[in-house]
Amino acid sequence: MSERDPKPGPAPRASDARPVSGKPRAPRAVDVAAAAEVSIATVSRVFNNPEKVAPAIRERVLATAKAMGWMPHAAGSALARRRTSIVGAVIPTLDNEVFAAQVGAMQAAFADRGITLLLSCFNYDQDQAAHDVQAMLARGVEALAIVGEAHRPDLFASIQARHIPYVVTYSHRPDSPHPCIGFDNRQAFHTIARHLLDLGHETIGVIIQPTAGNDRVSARLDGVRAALAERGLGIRPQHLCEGEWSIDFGRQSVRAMLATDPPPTAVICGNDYLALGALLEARAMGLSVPHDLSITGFDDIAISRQLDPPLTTMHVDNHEIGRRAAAYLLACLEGSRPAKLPPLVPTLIRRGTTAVPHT
Amino acid sequence: MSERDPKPGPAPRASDARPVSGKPRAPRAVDVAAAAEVSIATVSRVFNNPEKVAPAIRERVLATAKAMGWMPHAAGSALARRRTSIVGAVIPTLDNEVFAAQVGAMQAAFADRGITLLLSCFNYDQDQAAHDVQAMLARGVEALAIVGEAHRPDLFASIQARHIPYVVTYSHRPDSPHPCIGFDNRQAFHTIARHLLDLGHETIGVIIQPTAGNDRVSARLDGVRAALAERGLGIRPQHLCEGEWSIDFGRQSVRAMLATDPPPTAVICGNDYLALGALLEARAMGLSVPHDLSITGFDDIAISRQLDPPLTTMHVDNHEIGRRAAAYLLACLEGSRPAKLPPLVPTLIRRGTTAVPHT
DNA sequence: GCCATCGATGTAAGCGCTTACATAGATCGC
DNA sequence: GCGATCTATGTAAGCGCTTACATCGATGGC
Repeated sequence: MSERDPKPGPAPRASDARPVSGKPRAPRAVDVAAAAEVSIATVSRVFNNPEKVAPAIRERVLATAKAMGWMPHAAGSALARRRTSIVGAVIPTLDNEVFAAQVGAMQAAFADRGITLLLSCFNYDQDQAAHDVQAMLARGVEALAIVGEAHRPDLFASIQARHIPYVVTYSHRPDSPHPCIGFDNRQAFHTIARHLLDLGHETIGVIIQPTAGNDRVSARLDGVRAALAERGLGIRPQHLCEGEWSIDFGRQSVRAMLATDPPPTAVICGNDYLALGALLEARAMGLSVPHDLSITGFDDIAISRQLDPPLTTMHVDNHEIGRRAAAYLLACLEGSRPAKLPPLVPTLIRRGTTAVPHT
Repeated sequence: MSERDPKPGPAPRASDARPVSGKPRAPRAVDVAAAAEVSIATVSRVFNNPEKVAPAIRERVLATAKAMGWMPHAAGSALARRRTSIVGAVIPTLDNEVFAAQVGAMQAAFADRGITLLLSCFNYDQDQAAHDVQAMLARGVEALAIVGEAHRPDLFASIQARHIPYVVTYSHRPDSPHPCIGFDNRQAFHTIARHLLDLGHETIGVIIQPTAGNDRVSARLDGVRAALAERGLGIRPQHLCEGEWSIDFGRQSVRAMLATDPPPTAVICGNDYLALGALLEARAMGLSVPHDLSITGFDDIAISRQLDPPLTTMHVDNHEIGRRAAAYLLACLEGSRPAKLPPLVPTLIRRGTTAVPHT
């Protein structure tokens, strides 16, 4: 302690300019302030309220900061400012193009405003989702976008306890207690089923993702059942396959279904991946689509329009969902309480995989 | 100020238990400490070094915290601990299944260790990438994974200045100055080209993503050229189409190429999306693949094996790249300086789109 | 029975930043 | 020419947390 160090501070600091010892610490605001011969407050102002500091000084500070490679450290400023500028996105998985698109769009929209996106994938596991949300809250996210509303009640409770804005995506029940950006899954599948019914189909199969703990999927199935019921029809048990959304599951399901008697003349699939599988397998089995079998998908992923025949499906603008979710949350953060957004309306794209039944 | 408040603190606090005024503030460690009748240090220990506090007290604190809905606030602890437990992933876009898979795998691997993933998509724009990295550094990321090494030099310089571990993915030049997790793009495309040459093709077209500012793509093109050169062949200018990786670009490129004289007997595509387009368009034009035209892809995305005929391509395990990148960074963070990882080796999957040339 | 030892808990000093408030020149009206 | 006013800058008090160090009983050896 023979140095001319006034304070007995225990930790050696970079600002001590001691050539000894290990890794150089990152420069701090006070280092920049010292180098630019201003106070630390001025440094801070240069970065947060530049108009409040004289141009000459401003330039000097900026130059010094740049030279030293300094920029405000987010943790410190988050603490002082009580704003983290972080928002979280909670989705099932990035392996589905649909959610990847939503996240991509949100990320872009937030980046414009200097907000960083924290991502979590819960893999269709409600406990995981609840846990991830906790972790995000601990990180101080200022807003949250969550796919679906079939989550543990404590998930929403803990968000609400923090009084931060949030939005549920991909769902849009008219009477949902949550702010939603999405579409009415039930209605959408009602529309698809009607399309098939109107073509004259009466024996309709369904290949769909697991409904357990997934409000969107349950709603889709409900929509189909409702449309059929209106015509006095139903789904035969052997014509309902529920399982992971994968091309392979679509394939094996359609194969199983076509082995029943009578086989369905049309198959409604819970998403395009399943429909792809159904289409490919039907063709592999020597069937002509749509002549022998009509097939519908949902989502309109990139590949769907490219197939031969191109897939009849419903188009959902996933980037738009991401953009709207971001816009909504941004508006909340800026203090306005935006009006409840209208639902998106997926549009039926009649392409080549549906036709009047042959039999 | 007639209250029995000892300090003249200006900001009203939740701990003042004043029923008046607006939003309730989130509880802090000191509130929990007070409620559990321990010191704030004990609260902190319960959450960070639980073995250091007596079981009875530990339970009491835990219960109190839970009741109050408290958990350590990340910004505060990041500051005190000088660890943010955040790592960043910098990728071109989530719209490509390949990068989405990598990010998904990294996210899962990090989540296990309590580390949060910050995501940024630079859309193949080097300036954007450099900017994003800056922002991440300001956020205090402790490590960084970046797709590709064709970035502005200051991007790497600023990472290195911070002395944080980083890794470049999807590249693996033997003499790269960066730690890489990926494969040798040049070698991989050399292999593909050889496959076609060995089948007897001599007029080979290439449909590829933009090479500018993309080291991976440039390497791929180099690999093809090298393999052709070994047989005294080259790529004719009219047989080289460079553009955005999209199914549509694949389609229009193959159409253009087949209009040349002589047309290529085989087309090497820079990725599976392009190959998909090429395949679909060739078929739409009435060609038989692979009889009239051989086509190769790269990446082996989910749909590729499902097509009819299934696509000959090279399989890359993108989840594995994510896992390895995460493992490498994790190891660095734990202090070990792991040995340079060996490259992944993409494997050629000969499926149905390549055969001996017909002509 | 007394002192050294040890384990559990508390005290307080920051972590790097923002910002309300204080201060000190400069400007201006009369 | 002097006080009022204003503007540019500085001072210092936190933001919520962790942790080195201090403290204080309890334990145990002799």
